Amino acid sequence: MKAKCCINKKYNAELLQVAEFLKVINDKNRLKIFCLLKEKEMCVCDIWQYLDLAQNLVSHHLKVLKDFGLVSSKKQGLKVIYSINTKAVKKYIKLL
Amino acid sequence: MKAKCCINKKYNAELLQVAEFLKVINDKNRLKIFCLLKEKEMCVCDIWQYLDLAQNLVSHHLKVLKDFGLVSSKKQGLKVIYSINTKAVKKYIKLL
DNA sequence: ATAGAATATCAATGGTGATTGATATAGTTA
DNA sequence: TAACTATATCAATCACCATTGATATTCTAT
Repeated sequence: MKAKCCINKKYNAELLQVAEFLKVINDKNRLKIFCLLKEKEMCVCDIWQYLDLAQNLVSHHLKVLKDFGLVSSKKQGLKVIYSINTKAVKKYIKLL
Repeated sequence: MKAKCCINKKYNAELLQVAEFLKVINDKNRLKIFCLLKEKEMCVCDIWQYLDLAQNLVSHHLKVLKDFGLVSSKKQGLKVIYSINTKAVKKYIKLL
């Protein structure tokens, strides 16, 4: 048999990438954050108050998402505005 | 703001379903199993030998996937043949 | 400079889930 | 029936990770 996922190294590497991607977004709170950011970019304070989550928890989730390249951030005075990195998300969805 | 994911109950339920789906398939070995089954239906013995995984581990992963409705199985003598439940998979991908 | 607000980091905890070894069950063959 | 093969279950372990509370950092305004 010629199952690409087991023989082809490139395919295997992509599979690992997809697994990592799925691990990063498999949490309901992270999905909710995505849902909010899909509507418009937001600061941490908006997100945690809207989702009724602890501030540090939201901050942590955003850090994970950002480290993985799924969201971007920019400073605006005291606030940090997060937005979805559409290109990266589409890339992983396509791989999946 | 009118973020569907937080206000709309139906949307919220779908979000939880998606999260569960992602938890079920976020493992590299499960993705590999999917990859194999995508090529053709297979018995447990084929899968674990091909992926070089323990038999009981593969059996366990398949049980989780089956419980979630992502794969189906049929008995053929001693063997149990597993195949992908394409319809269910497409449903979740669409939700995502 | 000092107080306050927004965000990030740190340490600890609790729960979940993949993996493993041993064993049980079901079906086949001699 | 007995031996063998394929699969499933069970108990235990290990690692990972979301969550929490406390605290640090960064920036603004007075």
